[in-house]
Amino acid sequence: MASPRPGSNMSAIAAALGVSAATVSNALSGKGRVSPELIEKVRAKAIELGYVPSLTARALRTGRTGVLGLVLPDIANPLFPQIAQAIENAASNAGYGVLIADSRGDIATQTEAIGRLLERGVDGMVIVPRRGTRIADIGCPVAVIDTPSTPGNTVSADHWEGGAQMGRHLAELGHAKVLLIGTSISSNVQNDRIGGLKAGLGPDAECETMWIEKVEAVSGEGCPLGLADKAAAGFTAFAAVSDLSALRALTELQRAGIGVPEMVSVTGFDDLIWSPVVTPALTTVRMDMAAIADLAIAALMRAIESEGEPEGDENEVVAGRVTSETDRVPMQLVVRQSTGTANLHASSDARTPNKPTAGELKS
Amino acid sequence: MASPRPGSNMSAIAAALGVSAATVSNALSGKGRVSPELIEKVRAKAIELGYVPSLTARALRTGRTGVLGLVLPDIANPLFPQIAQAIENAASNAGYGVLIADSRGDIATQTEAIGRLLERGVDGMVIVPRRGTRIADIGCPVAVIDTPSTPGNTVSADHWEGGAQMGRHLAELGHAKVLLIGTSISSNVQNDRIGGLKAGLGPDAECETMWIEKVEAVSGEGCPLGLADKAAAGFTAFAAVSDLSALRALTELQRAGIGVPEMVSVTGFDDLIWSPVVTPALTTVRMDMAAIADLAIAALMRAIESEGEPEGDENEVVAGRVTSETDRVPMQLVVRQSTGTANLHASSDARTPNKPTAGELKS
DNA sequence: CTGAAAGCGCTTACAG
DNA sequence: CTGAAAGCGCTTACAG
Repeated sequence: MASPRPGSNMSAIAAALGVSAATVSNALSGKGRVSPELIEKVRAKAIELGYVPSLTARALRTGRTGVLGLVLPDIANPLFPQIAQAIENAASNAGYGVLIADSRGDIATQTEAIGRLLERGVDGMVIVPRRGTRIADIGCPVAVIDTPSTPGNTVSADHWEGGAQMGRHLAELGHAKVLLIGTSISSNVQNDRIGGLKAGLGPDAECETMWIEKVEAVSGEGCPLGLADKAAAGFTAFAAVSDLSALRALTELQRAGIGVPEMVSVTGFDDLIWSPVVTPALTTVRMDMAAIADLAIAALMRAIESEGEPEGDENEVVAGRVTSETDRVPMQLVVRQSTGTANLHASSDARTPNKPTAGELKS
Repeated sequence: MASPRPGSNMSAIAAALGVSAATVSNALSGKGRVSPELIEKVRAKAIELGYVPSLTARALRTGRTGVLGLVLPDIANPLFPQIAQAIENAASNAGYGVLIADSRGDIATQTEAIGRLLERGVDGMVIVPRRGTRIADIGCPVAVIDTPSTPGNTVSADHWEGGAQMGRHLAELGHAKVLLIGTSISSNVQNDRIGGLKAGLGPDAECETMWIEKVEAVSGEGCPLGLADKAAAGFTAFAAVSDLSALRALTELQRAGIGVPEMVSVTGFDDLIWSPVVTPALTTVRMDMAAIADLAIAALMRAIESEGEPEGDENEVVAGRVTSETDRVPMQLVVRQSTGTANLHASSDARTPNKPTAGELKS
């Protein structure tokens, strides 16, 4: 049912009170000029009758649905829960509902998903684009959450600065030979993080970037990254641009008998759910998703507001697109147990001490 | 805007063709009896004008919004992405949109969230209840996804049987002293999994259940579970009812120098994103979320269909609640490298061989 | 096979 | 301060 159970509508209230529906509407919305006493009577009767406004009817009349679309590049991304929760919360505080659309990592599906959202008449949408894809003007207000270096971005964490914080942290611990680990060479977010890491580590640090393949979810052994060799080659820190890669590195190193953090340090990004849970807990950098979501929703609200207005000279919104400079939300370094000073390691040689012999391994 | 950009509506098509809006509606919906030629002409004109139906207007008229609500107990749950993706996909195949609602683990918030969804006029909702909470009749069709032993459940994985599969797998490997690890003693899902595990392990196996606290996301050291001591006490397998706990166990054991799987085996549940990625990859049990989602949506569709009908004697739907027996979807055991035979371990004593000395540990 | 009319529940100018 | 009227875009009996 478009209007919820308690079958009461404005006409019912109007009839019960012997006034017109228009007056009920004005009284309830507070917009029209209705006498205080009448407003009170209307309110009371509305409650008595269990009145629930029909958002559908309001939408038809006003042209606003009160619904926002949330387009995610790949719902299976472990970061998604944080984003969805933050957006849902911010939207709901602003009185909006959130319709989800999953683009399954596919560009065609993303376009389809956006189309479905448009058909449903969303007032605006929040899009986390597939790495690097640019969102065309789609005729409705859009807020893009990616990274400041993505053209058309609206708001995002300052990934570069987050990387720089992490780089500085590692540099302070004495790490001078660091392996940077990424999964997608075309990702703006990852490149920004890596750029920041290098900058934070400083010009004297020796950095190597390793782009790794995503593990297929088959039951076969995930291909080892050869990190033990890297440790043997003198790398004392492994800085991944995602907690998932960091976890992969951490367990591979541990498995090889390389102690973290006393032999090498491991760091990630995003403070995903398992980061505080593993042993040693992962040092990482956290985004302020709540702040990002609030800014994204606020930008959308502004764009929606000014939609009806004539093409103003305030070129804040062009063709429904928020074009003001990207809002950069600071990231926060979270230091846990997976990082330590490089000293211990630097003095010893890098053989893998406790590595199980081949015979001990099962497969 | 409630109706998307291409400002065309049925009246525009009707006017352009010199027919009535009713005929356009009938032609487009295929319901009314309109001549094939006219149908073709209407279709062509609709495309030419870029006609997009107003779902809002249709909703107001028909009383159906074409939107379903998805209520999650806690959007931050790592299982959420799988669920949301599957539900979104199934709903969208059925022509429905999905509005999300997060109850943040809080019962009051859950009620609020359901209320907001109701106000928005959802045609039905999929609810994954907070552990054990029973969903009251809320006056709209509801599909509950929890576990078969939850009263009022609609469809879910057969958690008990999944546990039994895992139990049998461990038993076959020779494990006879197993530590079961759960996080919520009041969770029906976890209790079913544990019940299945015990049954699968058989009456001769020695089982102990450990209920652990969730780790606070602070930067302090997550409290160790003392699993090394358990290993020393002769436990050869650690079966967690969630991959998150399994990961916690795996890293704690590895950190303590206890080799997995050659010393002890570790298993989880749900095949969460990191399970194939860690070393050793985690043996786990996977739900068929797509099948669960399809069944949930199908149940909802049936309930929505029969909503208008008189109180039939087909007591499949009572007060909008699907009361037919729970659909149990089988779970699938995924064997990876974290499980091995208990033999190696059983022959040695259980001292932790490679444990770093206190001095080597940083904190 | 096709059309005229009513109405879903609301809001918004416009009169009184 | 309050009311009568129109209309958002569609669908659904009911006539022709």
